[in-house]
Amino acid sequence: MNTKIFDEARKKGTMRSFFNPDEFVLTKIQSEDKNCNQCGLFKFAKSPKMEITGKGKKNILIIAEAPGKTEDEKNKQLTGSAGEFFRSKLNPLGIDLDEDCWKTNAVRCRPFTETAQSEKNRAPTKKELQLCRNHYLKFIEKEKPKFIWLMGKSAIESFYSGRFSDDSGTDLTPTRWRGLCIPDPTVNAWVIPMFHPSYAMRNEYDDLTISQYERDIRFAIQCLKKPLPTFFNPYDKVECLTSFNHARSVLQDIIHNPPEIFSFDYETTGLKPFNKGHKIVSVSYCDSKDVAYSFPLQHISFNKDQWQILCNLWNQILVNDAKKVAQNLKFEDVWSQQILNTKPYNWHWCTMNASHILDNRASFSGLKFQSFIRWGIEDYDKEMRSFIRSKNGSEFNMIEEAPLDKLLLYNGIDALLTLKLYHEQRKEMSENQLKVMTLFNQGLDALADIQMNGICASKEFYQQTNNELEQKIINLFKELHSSDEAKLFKKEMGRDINFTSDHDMRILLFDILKLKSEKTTDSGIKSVDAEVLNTINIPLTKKLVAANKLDKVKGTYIGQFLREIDQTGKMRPFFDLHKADTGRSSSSSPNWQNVPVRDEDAKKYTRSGIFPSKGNIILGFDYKALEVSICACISQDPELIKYCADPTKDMHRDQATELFVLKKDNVSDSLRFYAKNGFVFPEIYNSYYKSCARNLWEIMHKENLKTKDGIDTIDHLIDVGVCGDRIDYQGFEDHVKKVETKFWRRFNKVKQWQDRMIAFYMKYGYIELVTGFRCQGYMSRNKIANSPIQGPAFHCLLYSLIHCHNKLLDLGAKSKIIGQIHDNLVFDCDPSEKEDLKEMATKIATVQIREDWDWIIVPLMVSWEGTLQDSSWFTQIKGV
DNA sequence: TTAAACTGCAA
DNA sequence: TATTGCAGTTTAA
Repeated sequence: MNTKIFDEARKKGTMRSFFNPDEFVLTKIQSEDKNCNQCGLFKFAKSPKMEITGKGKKNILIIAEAPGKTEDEKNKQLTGSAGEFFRSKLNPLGIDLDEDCWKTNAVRCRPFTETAQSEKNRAPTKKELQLCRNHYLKFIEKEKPKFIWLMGKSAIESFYSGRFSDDSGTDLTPTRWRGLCIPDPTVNAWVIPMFHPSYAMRNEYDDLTISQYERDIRFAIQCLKKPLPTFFNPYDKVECLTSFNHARSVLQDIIHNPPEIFSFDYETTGLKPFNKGHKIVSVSYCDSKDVAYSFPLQHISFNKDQWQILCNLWNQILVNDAKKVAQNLKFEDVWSQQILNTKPYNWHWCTMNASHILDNRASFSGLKFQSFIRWGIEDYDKEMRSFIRSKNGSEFNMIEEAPLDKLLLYNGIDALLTLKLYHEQRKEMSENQLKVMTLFNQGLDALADIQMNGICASKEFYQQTNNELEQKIINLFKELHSSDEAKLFKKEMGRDINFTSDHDMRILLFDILKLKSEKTTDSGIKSVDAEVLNTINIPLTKKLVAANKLDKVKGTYIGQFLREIDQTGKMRPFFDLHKADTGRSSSSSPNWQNVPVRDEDAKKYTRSGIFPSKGNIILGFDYKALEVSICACISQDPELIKYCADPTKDMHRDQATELFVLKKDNVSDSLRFYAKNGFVFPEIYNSYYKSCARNLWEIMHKENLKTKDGIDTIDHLIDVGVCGDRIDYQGFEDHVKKVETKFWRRFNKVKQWQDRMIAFYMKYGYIELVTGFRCQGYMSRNKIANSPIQGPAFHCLLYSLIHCHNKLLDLGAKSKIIGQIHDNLVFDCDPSEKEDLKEMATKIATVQIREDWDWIIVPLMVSWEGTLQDSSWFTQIKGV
C-alpha cells in the first residue's frame, strides 16, 4: 500500500508519518487469502467476497456494515429494506446510489447466527472488521474516491479502529462522528461518517431521529462541492529552543515586539500545582501561523539561575497587553499563578471551551480530536503519552523523563494548533455564540481564581471519620455474613456471598429467598438498589442499606477529600464549563456539586470537615426557584409570570392544594416539597401524570406523609373521595390526570413554547438558548424542553459569580468566592464584610443582571445561608 | 487493562 | 413518558 497517494499525503504531513512512516495501520496489508481463511465467513455465504459495485460517477465510496440476507442472496450491496430506505432518501436529492457511488460493506461476507428456526443477521465482530479492511483500501488506492461515507458503527470502527492511541478517538460511535466532514491524508479524501440507514429505519416513526438523519444526508451531499482536501505539516513549524541563549533572545524579542494575540501552552509535572515539587517543565508560544516556539522552563537541561532568568522574562510576556489564547485556559492560568506567581493578563479565548460552544457533543473539545476532524492531524502526541501517565499512581507524571526534543516538539505543536484552532473558531461563531463565549471566558478566568482560593478542609477530621466508618462498616458486614441468609447462599452456591455484588444480591433475594423484585434496571434485569431493598424490608436488607450508605460516604466522599486536600490544607475542585450538554458547569477532583445534604448522617460525615478560613464564615446564596423563573421568561406564559412576579404567591403550595385536595393553610412542608419535586418540575420537563402519580403514591405510603393537621395524606384522600381505600391507586391516578389537565390549561403558553422549540429543532437541527449557547446532536423531546431552562439558569449564576468575583477584587476585600453549585454561590467571608458582601452580591444577582439581560422579565430573588465563625459547612443555616 | 452497567449523590 | 453532572464497585470482554 506504499503507493504514491499515501506517500504524498505523508510528505504533506501527518504526525504519525513523522514518527514512524511504517506504522500506518491502514497500510498494513497482509495477503488476502490469509485474512479470508482466518475469518472464514466466506465459507458460509451465498455470495462470498462480494465485489464492490456501482459506477462511482460522483466519486463517493459508501461503506456500510455487512451483507444481510437479501444482499447475500442478490449478491449486491444495499438491496435489502435498509438499502431501499436509503435510496428513498437519496433519490429526491439527485443522487443515484448505483450510478453515482461505489458501494461496499466493512465486511464483505454475510455474518449470521443460526437459530433453530432461521439464520439471523448479526453485526460483524472486531476481528472480522479488521481482517476485511484490505478490500476497500485496495479499491481506494486504485479508484481514488474523493468522498468516503461511513455508514454506521461497524464502518466507522473498521475505518478508524487502531488509529488513535488515546481517548480522543476511542469512542467510535456514529453519534460522536456524524455531521463531520473529515480530511484524511491516509486516503486523500473527505470522510463523512453517518448513521446506518437501518438505524434510521428502526426509528422511522421518531420524527426527531428522521429529521436529523435527513439533515446528515443533505450535509454529505453539500460536501460534494468541496475540492480535494489539502494538508499541512505542523512539524515544520515548531522551533525548539534547546539552548538557553536562544530561548532568552527569543523571549526578549517578544517583550520588545509584543504581538496583538498569542497562544501558549505548558507541559507540567501534574494536573494541579499546589503540592511541593511541581514544575512547569516547558512552555510553548505561538503568535503566527508559520512558527511556534517551545523552550524548557524548569527543566533539568538548564540550571536554576537560568530557570529564574527565563521565568522572569516569561512573566513579563504573561502580563503584556496581548490577547492570550489557550486550550483550557484555567490550567495555564492556575499554573502561572501558583508556580510563577503571575496571573496572565487579558485572557481572550479558551479553544477548549469554544469547541464546546460550537458543538456541545460529549468528548468533542480535546485539541487532538479537533486537530483530527479539522485537519486530519493524527495522534501526534503518541510518543509523549507514556510520559504523561502517572508515576507509581501518584499525582506526579513522568514528563521529566521524556527526551527534551520530543517534549518540546509536542509542546510546540500544541501552541501552534491552538492558535490555528482559535482563528477558525472565531470565524465559525455566530454573534450569539460569541456572546456566550465572552461570558464563558470571563467565567473561566474567575473559576481559575476560585480554584486558587480553594476550600479549607481538615485532613485530620476526615482521617478520623474514615477510621470510625471503617469500623462501623466492618461490623455491619460481619453481621451480614453471619446471617442465616448468608449461610443459605453458601449452601446453595458453594461459596461466600459478596454483599457488595449486585449479581450475588440478585441470586440471594430473587433466586434463593424467592422475594419479589420491585423494579428493573435500564437493561431490564431486576434491580437491587436501596429502594428495592427498603421495600423488601427484612433485617438483612435494612442492615445492607445502612452498610451501603456508610460505604458510599467513606468511599466516594471521604476518599476523594483525603486524596484532594493538599499540603496547604485546602481542596481545590475543578469547575469546568466544557462538559455539560446544556452549557451548565461541572465539577471534579473532588466533585463539589454532590456533597450530601438531605441525609442528615451523610451530611454530617461529609460536611463537618469543610471550614471557612480562620476567623471567617462560610456564606452563600441560592437563587429562589430559578428554573421556574427562567421558564416564565422564555415561554412568556402570563400565568407563570404572575407567580414569579408576586413574591406572596407560591405555585408549589398552590399545586399541593390541588394534588392533595387541601386548603392552603393545611399544606405541610413535605407535601409542598413533593408537589414541587414530584409534580411541577417533572411536568415542566415533560414527564406525565402516570409517572408522577406512581411516584407520589409510593412516597405517600413509604414516608407516611401528613397534612399540617397531622392527618395521614392517604386517609385524607379517602375522606374526600379521591381513593376508595389505601390500595386504590387507580383513583389517585385518575385524580392526578385531572390535575395535570388543569395545570396545562392554566400554563398553556409553556406547552406552546415547548412545541415551538421542537419545531425549530426539527427544521434546523439545533436549538439556541436565550444566552446564545447552542444545543445540537440528537435530542429527545424532553431534552429540548429542559435544556433551554437548565442552561440559562446556570448562566445567571455564572453572571453573578463573575461580577461578584471582580467586585471583591476591585474592593481588595478579604472575602472570596470558593465554590458554586448550579444556582448557588459560596463565599469564604470575613465577618466584618458580611453585610456589605450580602448587599453587593444580592444587587448583582437580582438587579444588575436584569439591566444587562433584558430577557429576564420577572424579578429574581436570592436567599442567604451561612455558618457561624470558624464553624464547619455542616452547621450552615438559612436566613443569616 | 478497559469499558459498560449499576448505584447513589447534588442541582 | 423529567434533565444535567461525577465517582465508586463489579463484571465482562
